[in-house]
Amino acid sequence: MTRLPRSFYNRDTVTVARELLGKLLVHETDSLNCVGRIVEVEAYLGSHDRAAHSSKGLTPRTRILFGPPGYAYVYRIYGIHHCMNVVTEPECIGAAVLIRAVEPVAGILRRTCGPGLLCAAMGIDLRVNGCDLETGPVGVVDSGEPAPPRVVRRPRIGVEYAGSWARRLLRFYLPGNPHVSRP
DNA sequence: AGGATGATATCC
DNA sequence: GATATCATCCTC
Repeated sequence: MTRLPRSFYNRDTVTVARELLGKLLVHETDSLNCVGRIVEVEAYLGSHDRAAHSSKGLTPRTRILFGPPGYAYVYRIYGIHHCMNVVTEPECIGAAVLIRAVEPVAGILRRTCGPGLLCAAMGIDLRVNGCDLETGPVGVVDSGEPAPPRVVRRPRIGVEYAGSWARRLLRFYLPGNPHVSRP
């Protein structure tokens, strides 16, 4: 199982988001080996995107977001959950793709239909923030399956505060997949 | 509709 | 130092 290379992430964020659908998110450590098929994602385009954390500028929290592509950006949300992102596009853009849902493939015992749930089910937390997706404990591998014949585009979830950016169709999911958080 | 629960940004 | 706000999920 070979990881997707950094060049995969160093492209237009919408393209990366769509191509992540059907690929495999992996978390591999000494004590666990989880694999989930990505079925739902959201694109956050950069510091000009008012729904993106990077729109607040460079802060300690967004340091990873503004770094080079191909790294994990993980943050704690609502004090309880974690969200897993992959950084895209060249350094300083502040773009990323949020992994919103996966379909369990191996080593997953709990529900994975939502960004907080999938992180809990796959043991993803702040410890992997900033990890290199090519060589670190978390990464993405090609499933070998063909590109999905159809992808659904919807507005992103939970970003109503972002004005016109809230209406942009930047959420993508595989139609009919039972693990999608909000079909 | 509302609570859990803590980091973060943004004020004083 | 205080406070408002979360890229959520669960229960009522």
